[in-house]
Amino acid sequence: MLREEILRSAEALLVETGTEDALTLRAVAARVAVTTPSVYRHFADKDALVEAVCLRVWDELGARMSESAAAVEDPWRALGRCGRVYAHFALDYPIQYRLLMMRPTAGRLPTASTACFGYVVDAVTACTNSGILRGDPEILTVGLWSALHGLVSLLITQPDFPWPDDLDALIEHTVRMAGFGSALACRLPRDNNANSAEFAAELDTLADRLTIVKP
Amino acid sequence: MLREEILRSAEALLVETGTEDALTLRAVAARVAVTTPSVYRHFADKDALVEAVCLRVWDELGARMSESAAAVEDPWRALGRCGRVYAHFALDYPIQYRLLMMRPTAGRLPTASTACFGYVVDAVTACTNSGILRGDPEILTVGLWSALHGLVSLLITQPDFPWPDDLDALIEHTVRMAGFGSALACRLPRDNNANSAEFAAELDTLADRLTIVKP
DNA sequence: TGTACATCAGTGAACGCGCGTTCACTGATGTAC
DNA sequence: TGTACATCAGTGAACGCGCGTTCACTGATGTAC
Repeated sequence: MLREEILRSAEALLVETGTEDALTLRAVAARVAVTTPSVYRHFADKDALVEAVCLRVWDELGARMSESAAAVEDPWRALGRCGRVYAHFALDYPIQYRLLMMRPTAGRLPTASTACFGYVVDAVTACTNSGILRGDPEILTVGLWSALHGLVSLLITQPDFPWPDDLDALIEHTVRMAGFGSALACRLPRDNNANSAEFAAELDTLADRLTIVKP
Repeated sequence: MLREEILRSAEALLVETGTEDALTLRAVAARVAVTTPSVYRHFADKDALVEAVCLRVWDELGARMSESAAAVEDPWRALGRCGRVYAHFALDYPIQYRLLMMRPTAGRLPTASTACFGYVVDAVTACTNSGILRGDPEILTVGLWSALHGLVSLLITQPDFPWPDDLDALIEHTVRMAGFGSALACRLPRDNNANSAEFAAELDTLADRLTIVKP
């Protein structure tokens, strides 16, 4: 029960201060109105506390993604929804996201994070099964994940950058870029010698003929 | 002269220890074989030191990108080279990259980092001028940047993830995904009601006709 | 050429701080007889 | 029903540590007369 309170306070501290530096045992304990050593009754040490905080965040993210993906029939659309949910989750909980994805080192949280990754791999596999994507689902997933993670982590860590006003449009653009790019890249040969003007002209005529489903 | 030595030692410390936590005034001073307060003769405080270290890294990255982009005629290929150079720079200097791009807060380094961003915007603008890309170059740049930054920052911060062996292939896939995706996304309507099976079939027939230049 | 002086990079000792962690303890709770 | 006891969450005080930073200082260097 106190354990729950400690975890909630730790998250609240992150949110209120906006930095993980504020996540100290002393601050957490003070916030629960308890002495510092009490925390050790519930967590082996500071790392254990941080790990527990992360676990909750992963769980929440995983729940949102699988829930959102399950709500749509078409695998291509479902994949797009995964991406949007992911981005919005990150922007809704920037410090937690930072804690999850940008901490210095290694060897942690294999189960929870790979579960999340697994959801996306499943969504991608559904797309390779349906024929819209081709190739190794894991590599495709890494590409998609990179695009979305890159966008939100830039937004989070570079708040002073002159971002456009409409963040949703930026997310939308990134989702479309990643989706269309994956679908096209897996269909094109890796090397050739045409020039970019020819490519542009061909893409133009092709785009006219396409009837697209929004990813 | 000592200032130079301090900066070089700071970078060496980062590289050797693999973590920015090791970048303390005491450690830097000790490495130059000088007492700690001496550092204050050359840097106002610790932040100033860190900022100076970052500046050098930005300069190096900017030099590499503009140099590499200038070496190619075709704007589309030049853009692709920018992406590859960026990714390889990050993987060559992972801790420095982390220092540049993943530090908690704000209000820093406007000139150097926006110079780098500017190089890419220029490369993208060349592509919109040539017709291979369309739309706001800054938004296009953010998308491309997101994909590459996402990939390398995942590789750097999640070393324990079961990455595929061939990292170059992963970079290649991401560059292609981002490039093709940008080119296709800017040509397709944002909303429509076709389903993904139709989309897949059309992409297939269209891909057969395409003669592509590698981005 | 020789002396007096200003400059300033580097020194050595110390400061206060917040941190994670430890230790022996207290005091309420629930169970066994 | 009443007493003795074990359990264990939470306490209070203290530890050692490394950090950024400060201060008055020293001693070599170069310049002015």
